[in-house]
Amino acid sequence: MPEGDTIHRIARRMGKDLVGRSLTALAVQEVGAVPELEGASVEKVEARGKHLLVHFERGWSLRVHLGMKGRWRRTPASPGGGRHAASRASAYLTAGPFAWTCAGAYQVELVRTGHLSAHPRLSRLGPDLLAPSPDIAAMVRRASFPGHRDRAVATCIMDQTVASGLGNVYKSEVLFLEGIHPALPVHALAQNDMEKVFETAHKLMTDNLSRRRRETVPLTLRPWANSPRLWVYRREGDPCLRCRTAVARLVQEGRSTYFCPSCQRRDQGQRTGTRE
DNA sequence: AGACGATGCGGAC
DNA sequence: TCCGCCTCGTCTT
Repeated sequence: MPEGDTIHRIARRMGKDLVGRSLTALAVQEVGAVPELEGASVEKVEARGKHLLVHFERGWSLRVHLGMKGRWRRTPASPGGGRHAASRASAYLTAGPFAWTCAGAYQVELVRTGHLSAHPRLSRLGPDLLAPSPDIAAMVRRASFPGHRDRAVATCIMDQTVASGLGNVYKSEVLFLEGIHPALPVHALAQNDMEKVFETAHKLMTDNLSRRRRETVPLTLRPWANSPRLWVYRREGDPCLRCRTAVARLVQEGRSTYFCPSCQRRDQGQRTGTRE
């Protein structure tokens, strides 16, 4: 589940547990225990796109990217300081009554807080879709750069240097809601359509921050307990929830995109409003 | 029990 | 554009 909404949800919960408390355990894969941070207090936990940052006093920050397989787990702090759990974890930290253990992460590192702005991964991120009022104009501008405007809109909006936090589930869901065929190149869309794509992404993702399970179909449109929670994602062959046409799947740059061939037409390149 | 596919990313071609 | 990652939940045998 690690798209931006998942990471932001974790950051919020982790912050409530850890901020203002002193570390009683910290271990980072490949680094091991960190004597310099013994007893240091946790100043802030934040998410930037799909990256999680934990800032400590004394000028250090932990950066974690879960990739596809990474997980965070929250458990009661163990009396022994969790040395055993820490030994094989990607990252392990305790401050106060709860311990946070990360397994299977794609990248974990301790970075000097002052160097974060120049970090090769973080510095290239586009504006975060989960900011309270994200910079939509900047996202649209980035999507119109030479390297992006000729790409399929589906792959473009997944690019973390255009906008950060959006992943494969929202990619399909947002384009369905906006009625845009995923294979259309960015330059075939009106600027207004791109704005709506990012605005809808922001809304869907923000709404899901407070939910346990990600969903995009409103509860009022889900008559049964097992009604689909997502419009099209992973629903290949099943009826579109709006028009009953079979949901189709397209592989773009190795990733599946799900869409409704009736609701999202290729020839809707002639869309409302001005064409770029 | 085993096969399959996945939420993400980067490197190889 | 494609593949590998060696992990885990879900579905099939």
